[in-house]
Amino acid sequence: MKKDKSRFFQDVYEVVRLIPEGRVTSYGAIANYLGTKGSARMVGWAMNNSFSEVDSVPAHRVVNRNGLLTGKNHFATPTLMQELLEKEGIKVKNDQIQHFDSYFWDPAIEIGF
DNA sequence: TTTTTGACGATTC
DNA sequence: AGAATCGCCAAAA
Repeated sequence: MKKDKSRFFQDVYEVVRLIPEGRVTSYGAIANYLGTKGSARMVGWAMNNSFSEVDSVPAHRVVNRNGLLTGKNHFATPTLMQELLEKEGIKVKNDQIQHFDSYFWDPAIEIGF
């Protein structure tokens, strides 16, 4: 294979793309799944680059560990993220996901293998 | 190559 | 309990 250098971003895109609808995860959870739990911020950075990716990365399903739509400001519109989440059946109140713990989708657990 | 940043997280004050 | 600060890590300038 050729491109095996910075697969970090690619890995992030892949994991985020695997997030089922109606489910959300946190940056730290993804980073943890990648093995670099300390690089939760990098996941967010990858999201920023995700807009340049050809693949549509459902970044709206990725929120911080508090279930807060911290990255909404980086979307086309700061309301787009909440709109998408609500469209998938996720209740968002004041940029805060309701029942976040119930919607939480951890790749390390759901995928695990 | 060095410095800065950055959509987080946990800890400390 | 809320706010501020430090720590991690990797990419972009």
